[in-house]
Amino acid sequence: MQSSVDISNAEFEVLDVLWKKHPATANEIIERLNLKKQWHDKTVKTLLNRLVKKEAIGFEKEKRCYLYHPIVEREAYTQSESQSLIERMFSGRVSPLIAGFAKHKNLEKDDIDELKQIISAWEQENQEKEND
Amino acid sequence: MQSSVDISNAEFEVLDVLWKKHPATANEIIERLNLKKQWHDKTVKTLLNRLVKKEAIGFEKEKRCYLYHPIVEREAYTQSESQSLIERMFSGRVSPLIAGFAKHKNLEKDDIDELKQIISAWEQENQEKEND
DNA sequence: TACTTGTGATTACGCTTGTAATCGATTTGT
DNA sequence: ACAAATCGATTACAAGCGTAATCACAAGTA
Repeated sequence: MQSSVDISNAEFEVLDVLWKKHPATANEIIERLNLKKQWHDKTVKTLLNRLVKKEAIGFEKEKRCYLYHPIVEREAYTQSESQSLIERMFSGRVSPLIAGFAKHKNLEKDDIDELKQIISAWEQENQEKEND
Repeated sequence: MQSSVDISNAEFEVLDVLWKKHPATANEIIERLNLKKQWHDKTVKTLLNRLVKKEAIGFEKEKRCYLYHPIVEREAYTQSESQSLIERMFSGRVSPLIAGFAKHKNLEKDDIDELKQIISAWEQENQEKEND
């Protein structure tokens, strides 16, 4: 159920810096990306173009440069991606994933605390419905 | 850290039926896959070949047919995939993923129960000196 | 005005993927 | 023994991807 567009890994990186701060010119994006990846600016521009073509991002012309902005929302995208991974590998259940993390010692106290919080929020919301 | 091989989506489906029961001949695999996907048998054989080439699966010759078996383990693979997704989209933390699921009403009571179980197991294993 | 420079657009190219068809060897039916 | 059926191996081929280089045009500069 790929609601949004199909975005490649490299494209995702570009989108990601755009999500963090937008609108942004190609050069800003290139510069910010450069902190993590060493991509040629031509490469980044190709990726921007592809994202525009896929309508994952848009732009307005600011004189000579473009000001890019995301169209696809980060949360929608990450949600759909994680959903699809979890469906494919864990029959749609989240717990096996978490269990795997636990087993491989990739869970820290912070994670546990956050999970607890999510759980109690869920329970509260669930209870509210019943009380209603 | 892509520890194991790079396996494509289609290849994963093939591997998945093999993980469920192995060893298995190409025909068994094709037949079992056919329940979910309508792939041409030639297609499945191509995928089997690619998986062999990638050393994700192996085989022994049983007369005329091959008996395939997984080399990559399911858990190792799913672990590495989910790890990498969570790293890319959630800075390596699992809770935002779960939070997303909660927000989109994709968490059910069963999941919550399982999560609780994982949490208490984790807590037990990581016995903290300050047990309240 | 003519030239250089900076921008996005277009083109490039080898690799992987999805999706098969064909080939060559071997087994099996007659 | 010879033809037919059946395997895995090889080849095919378009689309997407990673990674750029080149093109065409507008804007600033001499």
